[in-house]
Amino acid sequence: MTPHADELPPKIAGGFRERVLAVVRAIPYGRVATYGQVALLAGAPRAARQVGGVLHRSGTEGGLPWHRVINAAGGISTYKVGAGALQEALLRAEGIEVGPDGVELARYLWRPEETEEPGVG
DNA sequence: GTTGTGACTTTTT
DNA sequence: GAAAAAGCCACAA
Repeated sequence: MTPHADELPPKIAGGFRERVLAVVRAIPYGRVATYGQVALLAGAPRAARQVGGVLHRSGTEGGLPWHRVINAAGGISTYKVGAGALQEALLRAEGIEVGPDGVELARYLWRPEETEEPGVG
């Protein structure tokens, strides 16, 4: 019985993990999203940490664009788990500029309600 | 059922 | 402006 389960969109079933995976997969090419944003879209605006945990457990496989997820500062937090170099390379492979301070959110941050193209500004 | 932890975020000093 | 601490949620043991 989940009398509170209907609060979330039925389009995405399962637990918090599946919603996170669904949101991450919704990130368009050449765009990045923060953990907080993914968590927010997943229905848990305070579960940003868990977003990383879900992706970590999910692994670097599965066709999941996990590399498009970064922290609120636009930096890569995966260096702690040894995936920083990989993520940085994947981001550059999508045309995203990765500077010494990370990625420029003002330019590459994904807007779920807009279809704006990156690099246009 | 309880305890501990983390690929974070925000607030305070 | 930079650094430190607390808060927060979900999952694993």
